[in-house]
Amino acid sequence: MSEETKALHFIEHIVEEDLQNGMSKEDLRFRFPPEPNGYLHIGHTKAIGISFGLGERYNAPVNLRFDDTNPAKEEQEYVDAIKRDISWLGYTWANELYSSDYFQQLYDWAVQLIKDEKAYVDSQTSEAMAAQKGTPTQVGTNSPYRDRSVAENLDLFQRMKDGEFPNGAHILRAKIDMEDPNMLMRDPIMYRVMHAHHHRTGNDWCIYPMYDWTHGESDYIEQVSHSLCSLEFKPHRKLYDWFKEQVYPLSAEQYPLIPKQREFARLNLSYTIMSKRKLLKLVEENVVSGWNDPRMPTISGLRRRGYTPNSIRKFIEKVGVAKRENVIDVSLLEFCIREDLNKTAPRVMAVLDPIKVVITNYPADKEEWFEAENNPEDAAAGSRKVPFSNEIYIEKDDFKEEASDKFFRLKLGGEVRLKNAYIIKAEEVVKDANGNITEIHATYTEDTTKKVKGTLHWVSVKHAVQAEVREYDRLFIDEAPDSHEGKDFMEFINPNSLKIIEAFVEPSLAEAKIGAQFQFQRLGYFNVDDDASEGKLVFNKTVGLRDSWAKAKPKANTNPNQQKPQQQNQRKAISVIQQFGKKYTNLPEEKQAKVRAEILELAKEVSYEELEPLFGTAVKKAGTRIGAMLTLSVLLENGLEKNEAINDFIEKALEDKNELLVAEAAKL
RNA sequence: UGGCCCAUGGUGUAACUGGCAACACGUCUGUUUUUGGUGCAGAAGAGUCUAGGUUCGAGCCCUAGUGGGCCAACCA
Repeated sequence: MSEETKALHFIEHIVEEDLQNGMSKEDLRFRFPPEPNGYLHIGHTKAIGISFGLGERYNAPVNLRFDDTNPAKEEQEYVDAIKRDISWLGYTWANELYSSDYFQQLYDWAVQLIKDEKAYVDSQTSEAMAAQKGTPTQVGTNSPYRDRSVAENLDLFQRMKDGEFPNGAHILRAKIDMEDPNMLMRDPIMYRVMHAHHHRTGNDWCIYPMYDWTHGESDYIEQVSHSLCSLEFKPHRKLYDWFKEQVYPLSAEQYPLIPKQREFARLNLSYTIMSKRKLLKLVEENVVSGWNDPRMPTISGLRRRGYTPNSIRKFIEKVGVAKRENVIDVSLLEFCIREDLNKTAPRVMAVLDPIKVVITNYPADKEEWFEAENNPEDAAAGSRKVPFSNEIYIEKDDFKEEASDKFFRLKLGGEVRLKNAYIIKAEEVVKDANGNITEIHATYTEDTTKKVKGTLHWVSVKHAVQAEVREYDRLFIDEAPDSHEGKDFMEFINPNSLKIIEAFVEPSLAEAKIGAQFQFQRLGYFNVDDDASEGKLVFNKTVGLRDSWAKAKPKANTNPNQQKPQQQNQRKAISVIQQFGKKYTNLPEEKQAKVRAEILELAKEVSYEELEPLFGTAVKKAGTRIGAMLTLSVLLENGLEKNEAINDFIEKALEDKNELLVAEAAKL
């Protein structure tokens, strides 16, 4: 019952504070403001979760407002997709609104600003204006049109609206301060001439307001109390506040509340990209089959892949809210979906990479139907019947002619339990001319009470149903594909992100409906893809089960100089190195040299197995990577051979922005 | 040659100024199990970027430094 009182995040603290300072709870109002120029992705779910979450927490309305001020990029298709995705996540908006609804009000206010000499029409080229704007480190200069008379400005603006001018001929600018250190305050553009068809207002307008002017005033009109957005809008806050100060005296009675903008760090997920522009490129260049390709980080892609609303909301909750740049590990997302599906997905048997087993002492014409539990986590899930016969498929991986005792599966002379059925013993193998195993011959016993180490899933050959299974791998081979200067994210596309398999599944699946979710026992969670049709089953692999055997395996091979871990009370060299590394880049030069020497000394006690995990250190932690690099140099000196992981690590380091890291890497 | 924001285990987030820096993921043990899954029990892993300062006492406040991010679209 007692939901452990979750700590408030900083935005909730701000709201609490405002409430304590006299703001009425009834005045709380939030909004989610997508631009309908693409599909929503997992990054958006954080913003959605924050604003709608606040709405749920305080029982306050949350508007869905489409920020549709650029007709060149926006489409109805995206509006529909966005609404579908938010609803699917389980959120309900108070009002469906559009910035374009406020075009007239915005225009009226703009006219007033001109009259108050707070806005003017500029008639220069965009190049000229860009030049006058200065740079972040250099102030700007005034436009020659800055002091046009009110009458002239009014006339020009009216004619802009009337469509007398071509695109780009004039713009309306706020008159603020060309020397402000914040570039957004250097007479920002409020309106541009754009002869374009708008998805809602049609051809009514040929001037369109810019983001800063529109967004803040839309918040104001809607009387949004807290306008929450991502960090890159922090510099916009000054402008956001300036515009409101100008407009407030004009409408204080109608709109008494002044919204407050606050910013949080956006969500980044390892091995993927979050830019709508870049996702669009994947779609347009057919790298994926569409916005809802199961490999896409879009909400619709995740949905098709088999992610549930529950799992995504849980994920967002776990990720937290702060102002620090972050990269969330995909393993957290995977944890959330496994946790959800573990409780709900019916268990079934499917063999993805089959090898045939003939049970020689089981009559060829006999078949039995065994009772199989649907979900051990859910007693109410009931059971179903599974057919057994003398020929079954098992996974190729589940058989070895010879293997150590650690291999719990089937080996020659060994016994294994068939899930829901008998225990079998492998007697011999049949091989083809090339020595490949084509068949395993086994015998069974009816005594199922026996203790055997392993249990395998299987499918009766005679009863098996064929199905297409689509197995996915990450779309990019790099942890942060769009963060490499001078390298396009497209270079990091994983060519093997989709694997299509012809699998055999148990007959109970023959009628499975689109969207239905299952656990293929011992393999993972799968759902029926939209492409499935009468007589053609298609499954997506949502996520695999945790697999400690797969993890244990590689270790068995790379065990040459397995050092006994030192005394418990003595800290491991690798962890000391990690600690040094963390601070390395911030140390004064001489101290750095000292630490470097210590690391090199400590490195002698480090084994490669200990070091390798550090290769995955976050890109931004240059110091830790330097520590790892130094350690690596010692290992290499002592005869360690370079492998793929090592080369990758070095190569990545060479491209880094940190000169120290590059220098150390260059020595290898 | 500017302004703004940020800095806590591998990752992400907590921590009312004061008892050994908490939680989740990940990692590792053990255990249960007709899923090498789940569950259960447990462990390792940071002393909070650096240097000063304020204070009886500082991740928390101040100053400076270092490192990272953002800002020069008629995009949002």
